[in-house]
Amino acid sequence: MTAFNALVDYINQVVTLDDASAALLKTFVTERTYLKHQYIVQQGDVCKTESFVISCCTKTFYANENGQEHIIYFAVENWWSADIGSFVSQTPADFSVQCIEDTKVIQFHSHNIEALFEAIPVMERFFRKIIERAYTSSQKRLIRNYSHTAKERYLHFKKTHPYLDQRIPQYMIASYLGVTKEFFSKMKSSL
Amino acid sequence: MTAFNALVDYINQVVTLDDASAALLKTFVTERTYLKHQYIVQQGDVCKTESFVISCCTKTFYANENGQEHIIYFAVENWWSADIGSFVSQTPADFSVQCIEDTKVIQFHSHNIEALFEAIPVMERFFRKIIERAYTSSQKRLIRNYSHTAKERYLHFKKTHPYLDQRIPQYMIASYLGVTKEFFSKMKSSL
DNA sequence: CACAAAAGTTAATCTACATTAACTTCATTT
DNA sequence: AAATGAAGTTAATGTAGATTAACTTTTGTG
Repeated sequence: MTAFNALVDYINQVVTLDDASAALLKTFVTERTYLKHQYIVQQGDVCKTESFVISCCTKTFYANENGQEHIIYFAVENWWSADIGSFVSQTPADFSVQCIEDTKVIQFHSHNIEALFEAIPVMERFFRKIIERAYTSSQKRLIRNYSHTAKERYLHFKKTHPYLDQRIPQYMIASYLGVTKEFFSKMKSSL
Repeated sequence: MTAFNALVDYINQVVTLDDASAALLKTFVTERTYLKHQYIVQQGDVCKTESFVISCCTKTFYANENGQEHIIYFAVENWWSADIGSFVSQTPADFSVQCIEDTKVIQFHSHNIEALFEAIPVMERFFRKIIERAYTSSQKRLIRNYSHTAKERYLHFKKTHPYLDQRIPQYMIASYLGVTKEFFSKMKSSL
């Protein structure tokens, strides 16, 4: 299956996209491969693309004044990589998005996204629904951070991302959970 | 100004709604006043409405197994009160929304929201943009929780919600910040 | 293969915040 | 005005997780 077909399949899980629209959609997006460690978005730059991840994975993180990274989320197959706030308002990004492995994506572009919505209104509905889901999971994550210990958050992470737990370095999981790698190591050995 | 006009004004800050569409919109929404302490949504119920707050304010919170409340956000004039995840998927709500004061709202209803989007496509764009903003602020909040102390978070809260700091009980602010009322009291006296 | 760098571990010490509990102040109702 | 409860304060003690630093293991590279 081509990367583009994977995107169309995913879109069809959310809305109904007919073949003609799919063909038209193809003229609005581009395919690209990033290497491990490359940035899709850098904190401070304006985010020009929304990237749909075809293979492998990215991390979205915030670096504070001391250079410490706080990972907000990982994007694997069929997830999105972008700083949405920056993309929609074309203001400097609060977050960076970096590839953890070589990563293939399909990209939507800020310069023609409004034209895409005019040409294929169902794509606007698709993005509305995608963001609704993202917002919902962001709120649930807020709650988990409030009311669960690091150990509980880790068990939840393992359950929802079993493959990632094996695939990425521990210090990134620690960052995602909001603890230091030292504490994470200790906590993990107590399981 | 009527409540409905306040809503239309707000919508026009985000998209362009012509008079005919505004008149049509009126047939899709309803106006309602809730008393202090009443619930707009209760955790566990399916959320049937999205409420645009005309006056006063609501809190959206999660109650954990021990009955402790964690406030996710306050909605004041021109904000939204709902459990979006529950509303869009019509599944039981993770959160409750309760009025802190007598509160007037205009409500959109799950039973005709898709019909509204068909009738007035610009309303679908409006909701997309609203959710994009909400998602963005939810992510920023996540970051603040990660990388700022309770004191820093309180100072940020005071700056962004100066009126609320006076208007609502301290224990709710403590809950919003994610600390106990005892610690909040101590921290505040050290300012 | 050798070496350097990155990732992970262990342990001592420190701190932001929670818990418990007793007390005070303020608001609401009779 | 007395009484009840809700909101806020203070202080003692406890704990999850941070910090620092020394060390080990793994991974990547010339």
